[in-house]
Amino acid sequence: MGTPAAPPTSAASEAWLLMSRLLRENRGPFFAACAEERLSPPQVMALQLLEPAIPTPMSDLAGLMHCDNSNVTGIVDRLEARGLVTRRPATHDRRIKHLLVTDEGAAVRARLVAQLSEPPEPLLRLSTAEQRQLRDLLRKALG
Amino acid sequence: MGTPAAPPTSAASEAWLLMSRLLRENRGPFFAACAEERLSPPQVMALQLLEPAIPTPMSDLAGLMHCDNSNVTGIVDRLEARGLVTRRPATHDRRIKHLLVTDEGAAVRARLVAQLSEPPEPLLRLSTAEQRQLRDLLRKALG
DNA sequence: GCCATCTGCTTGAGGTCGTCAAACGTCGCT
DNA sequence: AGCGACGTTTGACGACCTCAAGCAGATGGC
Repeated sequence: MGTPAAPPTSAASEAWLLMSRLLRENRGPFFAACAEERLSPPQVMALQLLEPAIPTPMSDLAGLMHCDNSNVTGIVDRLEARGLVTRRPATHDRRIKHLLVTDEGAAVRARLVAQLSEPPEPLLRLSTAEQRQLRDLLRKALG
Repeated sequence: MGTPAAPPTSAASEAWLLMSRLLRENRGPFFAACAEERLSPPQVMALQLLEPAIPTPMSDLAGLMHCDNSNVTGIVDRLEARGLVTRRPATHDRRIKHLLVTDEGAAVRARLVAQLSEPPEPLLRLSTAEQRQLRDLLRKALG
């Protein structure tokens, strides 16, 4: 009996671990961007998840952030206190509070997205052909 | 003048954004693993970063976790209280505290790593050839 | 209409995270 | 020995996170 068919770690597993490592080792710019805008990481995450021009219920945001409803209340409180976001009761169901990104919020968000889309050094070590290949694989996976 | 040479978003930028999204949208298993072991996310992160059999100074761990030295003190306190980790002053410099993963800690860590290396559904949608391609690109980038 | 029930959000308690400033013990050097 | 630098810890304070409880608004049966 030689090597069994199942490898010790599949290519998908190893790819997943490598991606996790790549992200973990390159969170420096993320924290730097947070500090620059004087926002906490959860606040930045929330602002990033809120599409401007798309009113989003609190509970939807909670789902996206994998956390409790009551937790978003506090995070949104602080974003609202800074004038980056507003709450507006939905017209058809006034229990629901829609979150809206203000103009200032959209400006901050745009700066954040710009900074966070800056690829880290390991990706830049790939040739442009390889970068495209990587992008296409990810597009297909997430498609 | 036609389209300028610099594209609106480079392939590397888009790949980076897609990877970030893939990780953000697939943190469910991570939180599930934390809950299963009754550990907080930072505690899991720390335990995952500590290679068993490699004594690691507190400040090294702080660097890996992108956070303050005084913060890891508390996190390690809790891990130590659970018997997953121990502190031992380095022999040549007694200011330094080396962190050691206990046998029980190594067992918990092994379970965690096994769970966290499970690739998310989007990666499994790629063919095995594409998975290998993705893995090879990431290997090369992280070289 | 009226009430029970459910849902979405908020509040409060309790614990962890995260950062800063200050303190303590240890090291290296002169 | 004494001085400055370093690794860790402590304490204070705010933010995060979860749970349980509460509140207003919506829904369905009668």
